[in-house]
Amino acid sequence: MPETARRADRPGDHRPGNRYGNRPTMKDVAARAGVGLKTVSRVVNGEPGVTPDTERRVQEAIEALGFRRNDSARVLRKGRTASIGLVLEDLADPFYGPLSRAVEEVARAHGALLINGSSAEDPDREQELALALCARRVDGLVIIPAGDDHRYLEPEIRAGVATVFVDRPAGRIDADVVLSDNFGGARDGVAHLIAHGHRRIGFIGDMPRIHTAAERLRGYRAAMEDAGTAVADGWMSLGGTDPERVRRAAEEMLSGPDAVTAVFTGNNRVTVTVIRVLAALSRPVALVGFDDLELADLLQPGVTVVAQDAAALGRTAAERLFRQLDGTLLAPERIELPTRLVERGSGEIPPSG
Amino acid sequence: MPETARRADRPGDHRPGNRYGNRPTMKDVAARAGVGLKTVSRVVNGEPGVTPDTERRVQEAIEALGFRRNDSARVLRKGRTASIGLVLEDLADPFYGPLSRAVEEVARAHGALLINGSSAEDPDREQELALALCARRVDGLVIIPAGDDHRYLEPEIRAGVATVFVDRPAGRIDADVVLSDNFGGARDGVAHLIAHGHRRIGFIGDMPRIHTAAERLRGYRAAMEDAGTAVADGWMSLGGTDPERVRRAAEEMLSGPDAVTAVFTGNNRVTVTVIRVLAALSRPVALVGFDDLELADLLQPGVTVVAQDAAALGRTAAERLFRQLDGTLLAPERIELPTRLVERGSGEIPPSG
DNA sequence: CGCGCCTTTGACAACGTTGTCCAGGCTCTA
DNA sequence: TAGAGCCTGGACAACGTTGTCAAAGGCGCG
Repeated sequence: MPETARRADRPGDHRPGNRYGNRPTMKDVAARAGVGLKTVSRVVNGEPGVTPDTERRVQEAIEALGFRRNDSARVLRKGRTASIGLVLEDLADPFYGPLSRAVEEVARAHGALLINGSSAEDPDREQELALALCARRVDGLVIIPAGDDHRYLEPEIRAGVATVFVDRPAGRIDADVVLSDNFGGARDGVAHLIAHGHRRIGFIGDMPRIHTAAERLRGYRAAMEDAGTAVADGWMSLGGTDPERVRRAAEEMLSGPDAVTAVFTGNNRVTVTVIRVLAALSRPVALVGFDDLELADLLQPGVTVVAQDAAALGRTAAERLFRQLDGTLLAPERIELPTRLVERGSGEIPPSG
Repeated sequence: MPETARRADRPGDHRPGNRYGNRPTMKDVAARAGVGLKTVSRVVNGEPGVTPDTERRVQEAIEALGFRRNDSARVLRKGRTASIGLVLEDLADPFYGPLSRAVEEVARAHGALLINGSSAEDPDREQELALALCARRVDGLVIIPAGDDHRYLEPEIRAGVATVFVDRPAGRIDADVVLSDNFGGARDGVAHLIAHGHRRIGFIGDMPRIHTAAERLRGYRAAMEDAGTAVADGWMSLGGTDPERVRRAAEEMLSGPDAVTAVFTGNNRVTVTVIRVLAALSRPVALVGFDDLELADLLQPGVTVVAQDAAALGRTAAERLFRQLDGTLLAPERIELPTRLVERGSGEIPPSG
C-alpha cells in the first residue's frame, strides 16, 4: 500500500504529518488520480481549465481518500485566513451572547469564521488573547476592552489587522469604536425617575475604571445636577458587581433618614441583585436599570430599563471591520448607538416616605 | 532601507506577504540581530541553548520590528493547531452561553483557543461549519448536533480529529456523547405535577426530530402512563418554539371542557412564552419548565423548573475531548448528567376547575 | 600543548498549498 | 499542410516555521 506508507520510512525525518493520522494531501490525490498536483488544486478550488473527465477522476480520488484541504497551508500561501477574532468579557453573560452572534452572522456573510475568547475583565488576559489571535493571523479583531491601554496592538494594526472596539473605547490608540450612548441613556433614565417626583436617587454601578460604568455615572450626576439636586456620598456605590457587595450597598442606601426613594442600576448584573433586595422590602422603591433583562416585563412590577441593542453593537462593529478589510476604509470613527427607555412599572413608582 | 524593501522587487513573484503589510518574519529578525534563523526560533520558543547575550540581541530585534510568530506556518510544521471548534445551535441562546464559556475555560487550561459557530438548527449548516473547522485543522470538535446523520465526520475522526457531541447524541456514528438526563428530568417534572394532584397536563415542546425534545416528550408520556392517565391529543404541541405558535397551542389546550390544569414546557424558549400566556389568564395554572431561567425565582409565582447544568455539560465534554487528545482514550462513551428539580411555586399550584 | 567533549549556532529540508510559467496537443485558418 | 493560437496539465518555487544534523568554538584534562 504505497499511499499509507508514503511517510512511513524516510529516515532522519520526523514526520509531523503523523499527528493527523496520515491525512491525505493533494499530492496523494494527484497520485491516485494520475494527474499533477496543480490540477488537484484547480479542482478543489473550482478554478477553470480542467476537462470534465479529469475533474471527475480527481473528485473520485478525493472521495476515496477522504481528502480535505489543509487551510493552514492555504493561509500561509494566500495571506488571508478568512477568520476574525472576538475578545469579549464573558461569553456566559446574556449581554454578550446576542452581540457575539451578530458578529458571527456578519462574519459568515463574508465567508469568515469567528474565534472568540473571554477576557474575564482582566487586561492581561485581554492582551494575551488578542495577541494570540494576531499570531493566528486573524484578518481582523473585534475587541470589548478590559484594559485601558491598547498600544500593544499598534504593530498589529500597522501590519494590517483590522480592528474595531465595541462597547468601550480603545485606550491610547486611535481606532474605530462602536458604543452605546451610555451617558445619555443613564441621564435619561435618571431624569425619568426625577420626572416621577424622585429626588433622593441612588446609583449602583460597576467600577469607574470601566468606561461604560464611568459614563453612566456621569449621566447620573448630570441628571441630578440638571434637577438641581445635590448627591449624597452614601447614594453611590461604585464597587463592582459582586452580588454580596451590591446587596449591602443597596440595603445601606435604602435605610436611615436619608434613604433613597429610587435606585438607578448601572448594568444587568447589578439590576438583578437589586431586584432581589427590593423584593424583600415592604415599601415600594422605584428602579430603573441599564441593560434590558429577559422576563423583565413579567416581574411585579415590570422592570423599567434603559435598553441597549447588543446585536446592533456587534453588527455595526463587524460591518465596520469588514469595510476596513475591503479597503473602503475611512479614518477611525466613534459611532454611538442610541439607547431606549422601556417603561414597565418599576421606574414609574412615585416616591414613598 | 533594505528591510522593508525585502519583498519589494523580485520580478515574477506575486508576494502574498504584502497582504500582511510586509509583516516581519523570523528571517528579518535574524538579519537584524545578526544571527541565524534557527536561533531566532529558539528564542521565540524558549528553547535552551542560547547565550543570554544572543538572546538579548534577538529580543531587541523582535521588539524593534514588532515581530509576531506566524502560527499558521507553525501549525503547518507541527501538526497541531492548539484550537478546538465548537458547533452550537445559537450563541445568543442563554443556555449556550455558559456551555460555551465552560468549553472555553477547559480549552484555555490546555492552551487552546476556541473557534465557534452557530448552526441555527440547520443540519446543512452544521455540516458546513464542522467541515470548515476540520479544514482549519482544529485538534478537536465539540458539536451540539442539529442533524441526525454524522457519517460525514468519519474521515475526519479517522484522521485524528477528537470529537465529542453534547446535549444531543451523534447520528449513525459511534462517538462520545455528553447529555442531560432529558427523559428522567421530564418524567420527574411531570410526576411532580401529578403528585400535586394534576391529571390533565399539557406538554409543549420542540419538534421531536430534535433528540432532546423527543426524550422529554418520552419522559412526559412515561410519567403520565405511570400515573395511569391517558393523554389527549390536544394536550401535546410539538411544533417548535416559534412564540406565536406556542402561544396558540397554549391557549388552545387551556380552553374548552377538556382544558389542562397544568403545563410542562420542553425548553426555556417555550417556557418564557407560556409564562406570558399564563400571566394573562385569570385562573391559576401550574407550570413546570425544562431549563432554568434567570429571574425565575422573582416571578409571581416563582417558576418551578427542571434545571440542567449547561456549564457542566460543556466542561465534561471538553475534558473528555482533551482526554481523547492526550491519548488516554477509551471507547466512545455516553455520559448522562442528572437534572435537578427546583421548586419555586408554579409547579406546586393545585389543580383548579 | 593537543585531544576530545560539550555547548552554541546555523544551513537545510520539509510541512501542504497556490501562483507563475512553460510544454505539449489540439483546432482553426490561410 | 503548415503555422498561429488556444486549452489543458504539470514542474517548480515560495509562503514562515521547526526538526535534524553538522560545524565551530570553548574548555578541561592528560
